[in-house]
Amino acid sequence: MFTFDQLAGFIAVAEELHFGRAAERLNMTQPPLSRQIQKLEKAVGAELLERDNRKVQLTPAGTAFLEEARRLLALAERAPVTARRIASGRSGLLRIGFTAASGFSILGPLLEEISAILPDVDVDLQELVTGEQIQALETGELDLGLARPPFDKEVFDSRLLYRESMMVAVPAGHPLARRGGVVGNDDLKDEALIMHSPLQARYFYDLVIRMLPVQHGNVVHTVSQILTMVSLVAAKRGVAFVPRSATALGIQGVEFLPLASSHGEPVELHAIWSRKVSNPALSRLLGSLDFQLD
Amino acid sequence: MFTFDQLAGFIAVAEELHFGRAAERLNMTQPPLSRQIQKLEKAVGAELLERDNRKVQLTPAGTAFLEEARRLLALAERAPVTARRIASGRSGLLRIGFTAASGFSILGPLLEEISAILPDVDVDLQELVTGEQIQALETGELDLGLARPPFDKEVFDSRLLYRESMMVAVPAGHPLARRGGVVGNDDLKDEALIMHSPLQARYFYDLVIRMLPVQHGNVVHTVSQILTMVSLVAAKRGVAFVPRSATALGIQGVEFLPLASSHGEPVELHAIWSRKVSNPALSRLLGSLDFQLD
DNA sequence: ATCGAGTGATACCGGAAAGGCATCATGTTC
DNA sequence: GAACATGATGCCTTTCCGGTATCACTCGAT
Repeated sequence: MFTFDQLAGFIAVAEELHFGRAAERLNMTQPPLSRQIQKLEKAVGAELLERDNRKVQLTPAGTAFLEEARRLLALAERAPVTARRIASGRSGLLRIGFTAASGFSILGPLLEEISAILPDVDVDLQELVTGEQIQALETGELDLGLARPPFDKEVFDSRLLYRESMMVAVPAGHPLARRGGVVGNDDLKDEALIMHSPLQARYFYDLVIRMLPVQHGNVVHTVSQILTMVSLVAAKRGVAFVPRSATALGIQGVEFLPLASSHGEPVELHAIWSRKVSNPALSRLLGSLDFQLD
Repeated sequence: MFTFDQLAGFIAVAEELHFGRAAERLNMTQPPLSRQIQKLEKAVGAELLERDNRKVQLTPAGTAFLEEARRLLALAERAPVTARRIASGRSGLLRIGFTAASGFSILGPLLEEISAILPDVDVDLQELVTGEQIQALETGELDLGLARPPFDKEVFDSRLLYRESMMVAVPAGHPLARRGGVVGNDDLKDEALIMHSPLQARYFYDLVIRMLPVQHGNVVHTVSQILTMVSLVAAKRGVAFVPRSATALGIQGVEFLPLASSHGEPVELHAIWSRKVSNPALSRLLGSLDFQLD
């Protein structure tokens, strides 16, 4: 196999058609250049230059090989550059998971900020519930998750993106909506409830249980996705507790009512990533991302 | 700059994810392979592999660089093959010049034979008069010419492709055509003649002058191309002398009449090439071409 | 015809680099 | 905790590479 130096030497001679000048251009003397070319020709198995003790000429094979040599060198020079870009995080791929609800609030501004900070980074998006995101982060299928607690603080690092309040979603024209104002605990004790799944949507389930005494007899559906929940409310199957960001869904036939303000803003959304970060683009993002979104 | 060995080493390690096995595959021991990779990483300016004393893993930069490395090696392996193909004449480019008249006779079969003998050789074609071909052959712009004498036998080698007779082209419905039979010298002494240029088409000019006494007063046009000549005949400007192969032109409104057979077949077409052949494809063609065409 | 200039090839030498062997450092497993 | 596995390092030998000096050949001028 030939070497890159031999290729560079050949290109120089092919362009100068003169060993001496080519050697000068390469900052070397003429004799080793002659040997380089000889070795290259031996390695290639064809005469590339016709030397005539008076002038140098490219053979047809040499003409063709010159092109290939140029492509080889160009590729060899470009390859490390792209590798470094990826290593530095200026280029590469970022795989981000997000929950349906976060898709309507923070995802848009986040993506905008990413493309401003890392314009050459491709972003893969997947809508996944929190549990699936945790799993994907563990196996390395995701780089960053937009999800809710709980998760293992040993394995994952995180940053709180924002908090929001819970609201009650009721069908349009529902008596509570007509009455207006804040919804209290008593207002719901006779309502049909659409509840979160304690397995798939553990976070919301615990949150709601903690906030008010749920009459288990009132639960008519158990679902894991906010979107499903709101759809069922629109179908007048009952009322449901959803984060404020769900109001952005814009589904017809649903109204959102505030809960008593004593509950504060209990719904958290976190950016979560594995502590053993291997993706340089993620490191760079975390370093320069302004998390004061909202 | 890195070396091809380093690239091959990196590819082997990236595929095996194990220095020992990779070294074995490369018929070397593990320590120099480790150093190869270190040097490669230094040359690239980025960590390509993550070594963990227990397992080896590709970094994102490494993943990207692996692709480039594969492309580089593939290109490096293919380049000499194509160079050798061209050097041996099995591939390459053949630039052939031809006269308009030969384009209608021998060019087709010739190209067919070339593509049978040298299927991977590209053929460039240029229609040129003999003089232009000679010039292009001298400067190396053409590899092979299909042309007529005279040319310098010192500089050019040649082979006679075929001889053909001269014919007289007359407008359709011309008295000579109606009469039929052979055209003799006397038949033309009152006809308007379209003659060959003594400069551009010296060969035909000399030929016609030698064959019969031309009344210079009868010459109404002097042209250098057979096609122009036949077009002028179709326009009833006069009669002209053309090689038999011009009958293949298929131009409406022209009839071709034989000359007295005593003149034989005086029109020669030669394949001409420079004696200092530098194009391997041409050497190969000349070696195996069957010139018994027509 | 001869001599000198120009050009690529060859001979030889010294230093740098590469590969092999032995060994180390570290992490895993039983 | 002892044995094993794996990649890194130290050291030695050989190979390779580039530089200087010189040769071989051609062409042009005198």
